[in-house]
Amino acid sequence: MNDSSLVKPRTRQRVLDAVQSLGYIPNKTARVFKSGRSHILGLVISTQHISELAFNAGFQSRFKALTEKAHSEGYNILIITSADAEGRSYFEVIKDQVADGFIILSPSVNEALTPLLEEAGIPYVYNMKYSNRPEDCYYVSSDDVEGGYIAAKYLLDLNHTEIRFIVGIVKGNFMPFNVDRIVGFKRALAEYGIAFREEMIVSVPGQMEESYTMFHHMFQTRRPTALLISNETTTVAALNYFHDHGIRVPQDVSVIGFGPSEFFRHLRPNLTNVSYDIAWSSNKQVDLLLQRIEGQPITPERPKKPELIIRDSTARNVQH
Amino acid sequence: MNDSSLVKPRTRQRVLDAVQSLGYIPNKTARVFKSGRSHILGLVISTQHISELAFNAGFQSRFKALTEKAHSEGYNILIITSADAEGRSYFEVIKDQVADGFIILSPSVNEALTPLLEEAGIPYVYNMKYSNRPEDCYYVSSDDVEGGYIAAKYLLDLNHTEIRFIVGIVKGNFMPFNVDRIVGFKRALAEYGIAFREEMIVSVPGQMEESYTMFHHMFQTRRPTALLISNETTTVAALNYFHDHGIRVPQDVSVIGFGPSEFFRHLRPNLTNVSYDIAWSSNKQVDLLLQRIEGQPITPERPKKPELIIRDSTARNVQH
DNA sequence: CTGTTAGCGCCTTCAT
DNA sequence: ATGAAGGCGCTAACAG
Repeated sequence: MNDSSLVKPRTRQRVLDAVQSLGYIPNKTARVFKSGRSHILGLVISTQHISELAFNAGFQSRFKALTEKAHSEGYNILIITSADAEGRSYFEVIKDQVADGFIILSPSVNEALTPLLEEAGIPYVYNMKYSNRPEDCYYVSSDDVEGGYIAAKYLLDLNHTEIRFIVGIVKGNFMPFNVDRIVGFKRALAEYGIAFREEMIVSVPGQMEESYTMFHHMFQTRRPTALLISNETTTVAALNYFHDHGIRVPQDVSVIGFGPSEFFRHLRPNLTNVSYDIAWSSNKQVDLLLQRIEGQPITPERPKKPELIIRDSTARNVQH
Repeated sequence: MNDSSLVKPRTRQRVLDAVQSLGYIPNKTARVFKSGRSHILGLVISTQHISELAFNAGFQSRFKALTEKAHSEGYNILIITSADAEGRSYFEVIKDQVADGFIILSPSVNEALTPLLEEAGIPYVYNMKYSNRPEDCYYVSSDDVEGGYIAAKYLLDLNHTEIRFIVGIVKGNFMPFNVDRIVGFKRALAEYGIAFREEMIVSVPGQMEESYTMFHHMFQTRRPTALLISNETTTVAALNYFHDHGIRVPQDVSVIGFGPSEFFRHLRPNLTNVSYDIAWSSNKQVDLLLQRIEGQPITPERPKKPELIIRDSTARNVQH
């Protein structure tokens, strides 16, 4: 049945006929047990990923790319969401899964997860740099410093100085990629001789309602002329707020989003955005994970540079 | 280790201590093999589901609801996409998965799938009625006749007669739920004494670009005064087309969407829509599947009635 | 209450 | 080229 070359064709046929007539289906579970390979890749995501799926275009693209890549390598994706609330740590959840390795996207993993996985010999890849130790190369991330930099630089070139950088927070903390984007943002400011002020960074939970309310407050008081928004849902909330209150984009305020270009192209107005090659990094991530699963030596890869896609939501600042 | 009541506490503690000091992790694969239960539910979706994830709010909600329900029952979701193109049928793919049962959402399953699954004793649930035999109760669907009816009735009450019903097609065929919605649509027309014309039904592949182009053609020629749109991506395409061409909603055209109310609430304008209780049907679907897995008797359930959520995209027809 | 054993279904190895 | 046997790690059944 497994196409062994040690079997005579007519014997094989006899076996295949028997399979047919008996309706025999090999027991996949036993095969997995025996071979030690499930051909399943666990995708570890937060409950937030799921509950804010609707406008979370970054996660959507990642999910699509990972699924397609896994499929092309003969693997399937198993969705794993920890409910931290239940008191089980991600490690507890992960070690109970039948998967050959894990892709960990959750921003809320505990520091302690890495050593536990290492000790247990469970292959994994992160998509964020949770550690600064150079030997931890088990992640594929993006060049977020550059992303923050090019976005800010473009706004500064357009003569904007009252810029706000809206970043999502999880449990009161910036995500690592937002920390990097802020570094790039500050670097651009410095190059243009603009002093950084704390109020330029505005943090908000990524949900639609909270974001909408936040913009309401922001535009009641001192109006910025330009916005960088690190989160797609928050970007939609901003556009909706502007629509509802007659604030014109880009005439009254310029907006730059971060995330998949495709998504922003289907918003109105067409949004200028910083675009990361999520398909590329997802492919790399799966490659890296498969290398670990097969015990091959790891070939770390430099992140690709993000790209600024200029569309209709940004204009030269003519105020004052 | 498995909390057997036959073990003395201090013996248990000795075992647990040994587990701790040895770093022993039970082999999940062997457990699955031995117990015959993987606690995995396979979610069978089409490649189209994945590639059009971005604005496919119905699939998103279903995915969310299924994942959460499965999780609450101690199961995880395994994503299964067949690539029909590769020449493997869904059955070939399904029988090779380690899952206790399958939730089949794909609209493109082959007629022959059901008997194959039955014969192989593989538990499954559909979310569409693929057959009209009353004994096939292995599906949970929605009352789509009613959905089409209430939407059309509302437009007729608003004095619209030039209505177009836009339905997605897969491989040139209407999906079963669209067939039902059209039945409801026609019923409403008949009640109001309006003759049904073939041109009232417009079919289009569900992608953004195709839909946009279709609306372009439609509004170049004879403009309808009201639109029913069965597909979320197509709805977004319509709104974008109207935005780009200065067609006002609802002043120039009324629009009703089908799908999750939340999603339509975040569009601009706020969309009137027919809302199905996807969380409810997803829960029922998992319940039904778990009943089948555990060999319990099946308790079929009537679908819940959809609801018309009236918002800002529909207005009385004052033309002529 | 504790320790031992058989067997789940497959695949690989070895003997014929 | 074919047939027979052992063992993967776990758990349920049984013996002590």
